[in-house]
Amino acid sequence: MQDKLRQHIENVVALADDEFDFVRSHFISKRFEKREFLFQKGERVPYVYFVVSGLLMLLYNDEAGKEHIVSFAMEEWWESDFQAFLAQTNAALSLQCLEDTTVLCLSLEGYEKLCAGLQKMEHFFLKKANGGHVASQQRILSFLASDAKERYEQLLNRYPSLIQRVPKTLLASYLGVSRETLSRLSR
Amino acid sequence: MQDKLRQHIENVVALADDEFDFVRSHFISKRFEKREFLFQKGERVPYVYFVVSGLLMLLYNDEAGKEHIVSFAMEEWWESDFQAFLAQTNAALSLQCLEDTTVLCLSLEGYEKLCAGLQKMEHFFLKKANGGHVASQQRILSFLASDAKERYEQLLNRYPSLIQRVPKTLLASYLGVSRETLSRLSR
DNA sequence: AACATGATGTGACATACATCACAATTACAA
DNA sequence: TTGTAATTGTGATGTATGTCACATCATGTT
Repeated sequence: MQDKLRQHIENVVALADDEFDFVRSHFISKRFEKREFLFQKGERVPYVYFVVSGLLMLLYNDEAGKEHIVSFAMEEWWESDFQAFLAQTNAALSLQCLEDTTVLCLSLEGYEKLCAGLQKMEHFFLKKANGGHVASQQRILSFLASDAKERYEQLLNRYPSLIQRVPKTLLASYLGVSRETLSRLSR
Repeated sequence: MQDKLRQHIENVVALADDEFDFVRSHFISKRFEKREFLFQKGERVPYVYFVVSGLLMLLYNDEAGKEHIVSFAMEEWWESDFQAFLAQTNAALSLQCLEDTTVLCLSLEGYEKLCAGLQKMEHFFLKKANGGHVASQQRILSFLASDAKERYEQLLNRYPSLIQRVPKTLLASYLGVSRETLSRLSR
C-alpha cells in the first residue's frame, strides 16, 4: 500500500530507503466509505489526498442546487480543492467517495516540509503540477473545440475504465451536458 | 525591464543579487511585432516566455479551420504550449502577438538548470504551476456551471483591462461563443 | 485622400442541447 | 423476500446559441 506511493514517486525521482521513510512519515492513511465526504464546501481542506484504492469525485454545487463534477480521481491520483488547500481557506468544492476509498493524506505543513527538506520532492510536485495544468488546459480545449459527443468519445478513449465505474449521470455532469443528452449520444 | 522579472520572482522568493544574476543569465530577451508568431502549430516550442510588455494569445486551430483561444498572456504572465515545451514535442497550439511584445525567453535546458541550481527557483515555478492549475480549474468550472453571459461577466471582473485591448471577436473565442452571441449579450 | 481590411451590430433561421414527464430496469437495504 | 431508491432510456417541447447574410463604422496603409 505504501509501496504504491513509493512506486508512484519513483516513476519521477529515485528515492533511497531512508528518503522514502522521510517522505512516508509525512502521510497518514485514512479509509472512507462510498458516499462519504473527505471534505465539504465551506469547510477547511486539511489535506491533499493520494488515492491508494477506490474512486473520488471533486464537485461544485451551484446556487441553483445543481452539482457539477470538476474531476474524478482514481488510483494513484492526487486530489484536493487545491485553491483552498494551498491558501488554507474554506473549500468552494467538495470531495466525495464514489467507492470505498483508501487515501494517503498530506497536510499543507507536511507538503511544505517535504518540499523544503528534500528537493527531489519539490521536483516531483512540480512535475505533477505541470501535468495537472496541461491536463486542465486540454479539458478547456475540449469545451472550446468539441461538442458533447466528441467530448464523450475523448473521455472514453482517455479513461475507458471510468465508464465501467461511474454512473452515466455523473459522466454527463463531468462533460457538461444533461444526462438525457448523454443517453441520446450513441444513437 | 529585467527589474520586472526580478520583482516578479521576488513576490514569491527573495533573491540575493548574485542569485538574480544567475537567474537572469538563463534568459534571452526578444521583441515581436503585432501579429507575429512566437511559434506555430507543428513547430518545436523553443522556450517558455515571460511577458515583459505587450499581449499574447495562445490558440488552437481545429480541423474545421476555426480558431480557439486557450488563453491570453499579459505583462508578467508566463506562457507557452507547456505540453509541447516540457516534452519537447511539436506544438499543438500557436502563440501569437496581439500587440508589439517584449518577452524573456527560457529554454527547457535553462529551466531545468535553474531548478536544479537554485531550489528557490524550483519553488517559484511550483507556485506558478499550482497557480496555473487552479486558474484552469476555475475556467473549467465556468464552462460547467455558467452560461455565456455569466462567463463574460466573470471575465470582465477578473481582467477588466483585457476588454480594452482585445477585439470582441477574440474575447468570444476565448469564452467559447460566437462573436454574434457575445455582441447580443448586453441586450 | 483613397482604399482595403478588420471590427461590430443585427435580422432570419437552423440546431444542439436543456427541461419535464414518464416508464422500465437494476441495485440494494430491511 | 420485498420494497425503496438509484439508474437509464425516451418522447415532447422550450431555449440558448450557432450560422449566414448584410450593413455600418473604424483603422491602418500606400
